[in-house]
Amino acid sequence: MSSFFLTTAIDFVNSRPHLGTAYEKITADVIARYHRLKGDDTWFLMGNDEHSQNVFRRAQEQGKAPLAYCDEMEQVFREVWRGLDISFNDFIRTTDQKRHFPGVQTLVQACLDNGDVYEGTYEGPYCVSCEEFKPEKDLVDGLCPIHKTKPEWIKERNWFFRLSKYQRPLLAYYEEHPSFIEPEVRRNEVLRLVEDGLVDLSISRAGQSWGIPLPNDPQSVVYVWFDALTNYASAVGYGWDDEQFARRWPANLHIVGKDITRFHCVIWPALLMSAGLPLPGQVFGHGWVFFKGERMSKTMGNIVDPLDAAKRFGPDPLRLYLTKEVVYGADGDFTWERFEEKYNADLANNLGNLVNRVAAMTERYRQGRLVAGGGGSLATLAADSASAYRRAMDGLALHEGVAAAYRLISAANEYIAETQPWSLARDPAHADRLSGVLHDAAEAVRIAAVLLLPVMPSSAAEILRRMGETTAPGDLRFDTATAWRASGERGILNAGALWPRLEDKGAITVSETTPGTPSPSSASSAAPAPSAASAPSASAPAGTTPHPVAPAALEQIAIDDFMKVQLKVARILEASNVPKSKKLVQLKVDVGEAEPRTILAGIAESYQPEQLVGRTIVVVANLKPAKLMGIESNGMVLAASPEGGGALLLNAEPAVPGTRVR
RNA sequence: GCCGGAGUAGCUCAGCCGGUUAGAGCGAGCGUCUCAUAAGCGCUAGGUCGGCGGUUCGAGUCCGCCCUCCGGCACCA
Repeated sequence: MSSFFLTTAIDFVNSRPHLGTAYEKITADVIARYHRLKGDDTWFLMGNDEHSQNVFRRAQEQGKAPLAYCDEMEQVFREVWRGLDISFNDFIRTTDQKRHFPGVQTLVQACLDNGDVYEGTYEGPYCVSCEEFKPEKDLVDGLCPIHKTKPEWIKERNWFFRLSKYQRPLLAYYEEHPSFIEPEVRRNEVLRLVEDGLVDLSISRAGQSWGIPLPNDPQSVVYVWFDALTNYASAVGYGWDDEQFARRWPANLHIVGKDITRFHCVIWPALLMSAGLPLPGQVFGHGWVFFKGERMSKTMGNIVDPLDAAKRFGPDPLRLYLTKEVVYGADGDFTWERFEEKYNADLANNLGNLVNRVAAMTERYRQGRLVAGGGGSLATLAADSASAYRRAMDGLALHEGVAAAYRLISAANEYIAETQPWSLARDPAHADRLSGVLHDAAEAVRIAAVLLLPVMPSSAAEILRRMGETTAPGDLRFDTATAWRASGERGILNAGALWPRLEDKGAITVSETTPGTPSPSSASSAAPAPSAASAPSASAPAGTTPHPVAPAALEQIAIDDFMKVQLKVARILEASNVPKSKKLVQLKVDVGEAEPRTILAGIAESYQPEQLVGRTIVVVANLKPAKLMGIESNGMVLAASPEGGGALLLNAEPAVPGTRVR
């Protein structure tokens, strides 16, 4: 029996999971369940990333101790995962002192022992505004590229990892293991990044308490990315259970978002190399699921709560949608309209109705008992589907795997139309033929259900039950379960609609939060949800989950602090795009001074220069000048910057330019 | 600007190493059966395969240039 160890990224706990996060866990869960079905000794790890300053701040805002806050959030996350039927074997938290702390400290020590960690008495340029050391190569004319200020020459004690040393070993590794990074887009990106050269990385933060102390310098804590990456190893025993670690490590697959593939493809393997540990088999960078074509974000107010989508019929329709409709590795889109459309087509009309008609005819014509007959054309098709499915799933083409299962479902519907069991039933002479036809249809449905088991665990299990499968779903093994059964007797259960058809648009739409888009009533004419037996997880109390309350207490400043910032009314006299810049617009503004000022603003993606001339805006007048793209900017315009990008200028009532704003 | 990816029927996408009338699913229209959740099945949809040029007996399929979109980097006082 081969073993398979897969992980997902661990999540920051500063807000509850949204559909995008759920997407990652659902697809990983499909993979995990598929491997269990194949009989692999599967270990599926998930967890929470808690040693982040964001998390620390979030806890403070809510007036809670960080750890207590993380405890609460763990429950929130676990509840969502439960509601989605995520079958993780283990859940690691980075605040786990028994498992994670020793893992991290052992890894630091191993890198230290190998001479790859050195103390950063390295006199480095440190940008106070960034609160970050600036690598020499990032400096522009000796200034911080972001703040255009002269970095301070600081000797703050800091520990660095010799990432630069691993450029060649990493490139060699990618060369030897072409599938280490998938899909190819991500691989290209990472190759390019590493070829450009790697800079040593600080792995410690001094003067912080929220984190894991360095073994060699307990006054400092391990930097959060080092801390987080180590979870994959610490969870399976690294640093505290050598036997388990030897058995499970290395991971076969890290499932991560495309935004963090680089951490997993560069830093993580370099750390492992340094520590002399085997490298994971593959890092897969999945895409994002957008909502109506837009990135989900809190500021956009278009977050979809995964449990909302699982509310009416359990998690399976959502799980099917996300695996079947999104090409795995590419970005996808979720809309309620599309979700309902696919629900009706794939579940109500196709699979659900198929199960129903087979069961109903068997009950009516054969009192629910079927004896295996001759076997027909469907058997070959079932075998083809199963092997196509397997090929797709092994290559992580989840969408193709599901498509293969659906080809079998369609074939079964066609088969019934061709053979017309209802006609056969009218003539007693065709009794044997009728038995054979019903059996073959049921057998095809059974095999399709086996293929769908990883995607829709509870629904597929229910279908198997109705098709007379006597083996418990968890005990089924791919090869034997997908083999055509040409002998034996089985009882078929006719138990009503699995997925009632949705007649009204918006029937399962719930609590859409997009501003300006009133959510349609969730009332509908559709029949009630299926029985608890068919979808045990459907009973998750989705609607009752307490949402963390919005922020209240931000860090407060004194009025004096605010007065240091000189805000002034300004009128835009000229505006032009900055050559070679995607975001910058060059402005000439009247701030009530003798000469107009030149100010650069990163709003080119939101405004055409023509739209800007004549506007009255607010600028920061006493900001140190900075040079951007070779042009000096003397101030800063105020604009709202939504998380998803773009900028919205703050317009002022036309006051005299130069008027103080406060 | 540099690097990478993509642009094929209303929508989501297949089309490998170039070769008969460019495909699938969904949606839509029409027809049909009646076991079934007004579901199923069949037929239809006639799309300059982003644009221009080139290689070739022959190009979505190779080459060059251009346009658009997405992502990464730069940049976002």
